[in-house]
Amino acid sequence: MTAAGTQTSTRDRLLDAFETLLKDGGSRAATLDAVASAAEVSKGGLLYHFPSKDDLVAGMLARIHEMGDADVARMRTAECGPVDFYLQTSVDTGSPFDRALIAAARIAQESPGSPEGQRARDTMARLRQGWFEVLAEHLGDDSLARTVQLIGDGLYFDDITGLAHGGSLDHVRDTLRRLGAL
Amino acid sequence: MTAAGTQTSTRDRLLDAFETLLKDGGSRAATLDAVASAAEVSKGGLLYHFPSKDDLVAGMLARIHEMGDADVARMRTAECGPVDFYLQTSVDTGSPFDRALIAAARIAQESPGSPEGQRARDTMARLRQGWFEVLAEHLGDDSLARTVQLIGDGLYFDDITGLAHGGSLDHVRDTLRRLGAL
DNA sequence: CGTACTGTACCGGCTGGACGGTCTAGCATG
DNA sequence: CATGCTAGACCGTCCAGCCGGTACAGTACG
Repeated sequence: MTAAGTQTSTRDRLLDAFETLLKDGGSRAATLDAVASAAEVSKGGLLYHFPSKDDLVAGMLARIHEMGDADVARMRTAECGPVDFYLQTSVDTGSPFDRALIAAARIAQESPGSPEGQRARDTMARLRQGWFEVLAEHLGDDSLARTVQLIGDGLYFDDITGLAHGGSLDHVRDTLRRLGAL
Repeated sequence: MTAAGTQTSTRDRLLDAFETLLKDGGSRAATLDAVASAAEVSKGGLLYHFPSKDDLVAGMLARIHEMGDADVARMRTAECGPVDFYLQTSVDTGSPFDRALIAAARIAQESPGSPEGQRARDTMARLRQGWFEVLAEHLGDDSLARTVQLIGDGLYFDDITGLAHGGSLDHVRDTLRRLGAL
């Protein structure tokens, strides 16, 4: 039962390794051997904790849900306001949450028609819904909230596909400032 | 040499099938066997036209370059203006160009560290540059152009990952209309 | 205190299937 | 008969998942 207390457990190390491989090398690089090796665990050890690759994905998504709830809470009370917080965290800051999100996005696109891909997409949709609610509530305008969210998605997309966009965030801030003047 | 004249050639059918499989089933589903089968060609026939999978990718990217140049030209002279044209074509309209673009995005993310992934990313970067130039020229404002482009990327991302966004485009138009009033 | 048993965590060789790529044999048309 | 194109069996590699181990901690019992 491991009592849900021991941290940096083998289980978490495996999930970390899985996410990192997914992010840096794509889904093709995230083989069971590679994950086990990166987590300094044998393949048998990995399969003890996660009986199949699907279970590994499920474990990752479950962890994302937890982190997602915490992120929405932080967004709500962010000093710079929800919008800027949202945009800031839409570019890869190197945080575990970003890593997990990029990993989930890879899975979602890897198997568009499979159940595991569907679960990844459901997870992302749920997160987006949470962010949208905070955005809409704060801006008091659904159209604007949706647009801000799309900009965040764009920033994410550029990051994920590795398209450099240095300074894009400043451009967006500039534009939004003008919008806010209305 | 095929004289660059014969249309709906086996070659094009193979590329079409490759793109469709990439779009609908992800890169894992786009195996040589599956591509050949979908194009109603034998594996040997496929490998006659494209000696390796890399060549298949290269062929797809080359076709995208051609279509991209044509798209930029159409964008420049679009009746509804470059911005709306750009946003309209940022959601999957089901056109061959969109299909090809989604396919390229899949490749770009599949192998972040491989040469073929790099080429796909280069192709996308070049296309984005072309669109940006028209946008910036028309809007006369780099920040706004960059923001519009990010919105387009966001629309694309949502499409690619299969996150429904019914009416998002209208929200964006609404927001941009207000921005344009400045 | 020692022995036997149980459950948890982990190890790594193995297999069967899938996939990229090769090879050779055909077939149509000029 | 040659050339452009197609066919599909075949091969080597890679990978997910399986399975027979090892180590060790607890604990039950005499």
